[in-house]
Amino acid sequence: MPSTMKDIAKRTGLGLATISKYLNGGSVRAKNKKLIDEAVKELHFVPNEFARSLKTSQSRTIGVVIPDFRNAFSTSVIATMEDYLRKKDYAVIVCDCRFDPQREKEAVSFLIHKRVDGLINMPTDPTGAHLSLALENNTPVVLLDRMIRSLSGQVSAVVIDNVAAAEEATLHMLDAGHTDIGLILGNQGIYTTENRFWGYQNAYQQRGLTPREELIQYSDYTMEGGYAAVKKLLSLKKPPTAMLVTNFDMTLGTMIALNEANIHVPEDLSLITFDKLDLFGSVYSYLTLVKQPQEVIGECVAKQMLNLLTEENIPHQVTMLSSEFKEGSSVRKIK
Amino acid sequence: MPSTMKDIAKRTGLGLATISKYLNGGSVRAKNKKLIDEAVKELHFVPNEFARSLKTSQSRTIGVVIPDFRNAFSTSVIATMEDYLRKKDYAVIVCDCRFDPQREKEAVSFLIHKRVDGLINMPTDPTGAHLSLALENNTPVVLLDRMIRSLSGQVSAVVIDNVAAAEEATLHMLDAGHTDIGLILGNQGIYTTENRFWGYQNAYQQRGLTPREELIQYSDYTMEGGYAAVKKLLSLKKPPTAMLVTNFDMTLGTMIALNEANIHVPEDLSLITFDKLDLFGSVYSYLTLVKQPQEVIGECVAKQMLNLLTEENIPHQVTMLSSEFKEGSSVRKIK
DNA sequence: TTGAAAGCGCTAACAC
DNA sequence: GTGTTAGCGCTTTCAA
Repeated sequence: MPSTMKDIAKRTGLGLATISKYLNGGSVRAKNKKLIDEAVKELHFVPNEFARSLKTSQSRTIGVVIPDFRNAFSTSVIATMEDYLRKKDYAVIVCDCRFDPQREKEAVSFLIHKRVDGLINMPTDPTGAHLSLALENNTPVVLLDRMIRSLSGQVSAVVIDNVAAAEEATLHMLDAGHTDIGLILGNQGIYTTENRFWGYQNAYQQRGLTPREELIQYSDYTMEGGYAAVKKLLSLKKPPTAMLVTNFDMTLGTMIALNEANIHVPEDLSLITFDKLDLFGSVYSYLTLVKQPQEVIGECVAKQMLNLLTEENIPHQVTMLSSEFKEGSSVRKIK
Repeated sequence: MPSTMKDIAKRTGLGLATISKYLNGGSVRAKNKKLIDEAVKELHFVPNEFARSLKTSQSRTIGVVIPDFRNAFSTSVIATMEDYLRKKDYAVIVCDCRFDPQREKEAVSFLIHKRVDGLINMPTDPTGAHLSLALENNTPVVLLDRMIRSLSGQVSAVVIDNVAAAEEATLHMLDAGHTDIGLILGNQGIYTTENRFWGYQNAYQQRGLTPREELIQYSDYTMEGGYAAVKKLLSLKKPPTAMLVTNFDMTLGTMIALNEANIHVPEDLSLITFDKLDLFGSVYSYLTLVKQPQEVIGECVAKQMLNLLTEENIPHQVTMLSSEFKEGSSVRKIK
């Protein structure tokens, strides 16, 4: 069984308070410093987090609730976040709610009962109802990727400027002469979906055009969903000459569907995608794309959480990051 | 601030012990049962996990250390595991060590200091040195996907029969007339890599053949790595007529490489892959593949951990699950 | 079945 | 700078 501060006290002849103070960064006589350090080493002393937590009411643990573990964007952001928080000695408990609002609410409840210090959430339920327990409980919440407007002022959020991102991409294709641009979106009602849709609409409007309704495909941000949406677009009587695919997983599905249909980019079809990930650096390097800064997002979320946790009176804020438009050669100029 | 058992005691006039006992499943008089239930509801009482943990020395938290968050196999297994454990009221802290043994060791240390009740690990360091702290500490360890032989008897493990899986797949291609079968493996030295390699060798041996050395490509289980390995195989003076790709991420890379090279399956090349995932059901449905039961693995790991945690004297064991060989139409009979 | 009381290991207020 | 001490909120003897 592990040793306690009492053991250290006995061994060094010092009082508990002195030891506790030193271990928490207080100053003690050099002589005692040495004494304690030695004892800690010899006894393999490790402070008992349970006792510390009981006393301070802090778990040094952050809860994270995401829609799905099997999504490249989420895991990429989480990887950075976890890294950052662990360096600050915070543990991260991740719960996956499988896109189910009911499960999402349960996950929040579970985490609050586990007494996490803060909650990071990529929300599935766009109403934010699942967060009420956290809010009542004064547990700080930072939303990830998706803002919930009705919770403005009560939670922080880190998002990208989705309207601008989709608008720029769409304009780029319109200006290359494409007027039939297929749009593959995520689930309807979701923050990013709506904003990317508006960006697309804005672009058309700016050029005095209107997109045909059938070009707009709502899907579900999965590889398989992307695959199906592309199939649908290709089967239209008048299929699009260009496509905007709004996340990475759906992009993979897209590439497979195009491959199967023997359609070449950009000769047969122009393409702009979202979210190319670093783990895929050398492949599809010709794609024109909207690059979301996952690493920056992850770090930004982690930092905001730490601020809320450690500083006094930090106001809640929505941080809007820009995505980067990276031109490749997957858009062909026509006419 | 949340209410405590003391508040309940005051409100009901009962003693702390009675309340504690009832809340932990003990029996009390029906009258008092009601009284307590009411008070719990009205006061929104939730037991303080910190105090409970301090008293019981259990965190009801399991630590998980994996090589990488961005890997379809790991996240798929974790999703199932997390689900199962959360149902049993265990939280899961996942740490990603980025394939780095040093980081892996730090992660283990972090989790032990957080006093997790058990450790689940898909090991990066094949020597198992990173686990010494957990073992000294008597924290039960369940290995995932990869056994560490030197730790036999000290840890449990859930793996699949990789030799059989690779052997069956290779025999299938040999018997279809292919003698030049490219093999795309993970990192050298890794349990699954070695076993899959042996399975491939066994198959050749059984047919009285020997594979050319250049056909065996060690890669890294990433999409990009798979892409590069395929490119290499295709550039051989005498390229293979068939390939065995030993995980899902590398399979994606493979499909992209083949697509770029305009190589069709199975007309130009026969192919067997590992790990098709459910999230990808309708795509590549023609692939002949080795299906690893991620869900079963995840549940099996979780169950073994719970057994170790709650039963007396459970011996450590290695559970070897079978993979399923699913014949599609991606292998062409030749000669 | 119930309640009083001890104590898990730490932190922090207070007095020295 | 240091030591004494009183809890944090629970579980668990033990006696009633």
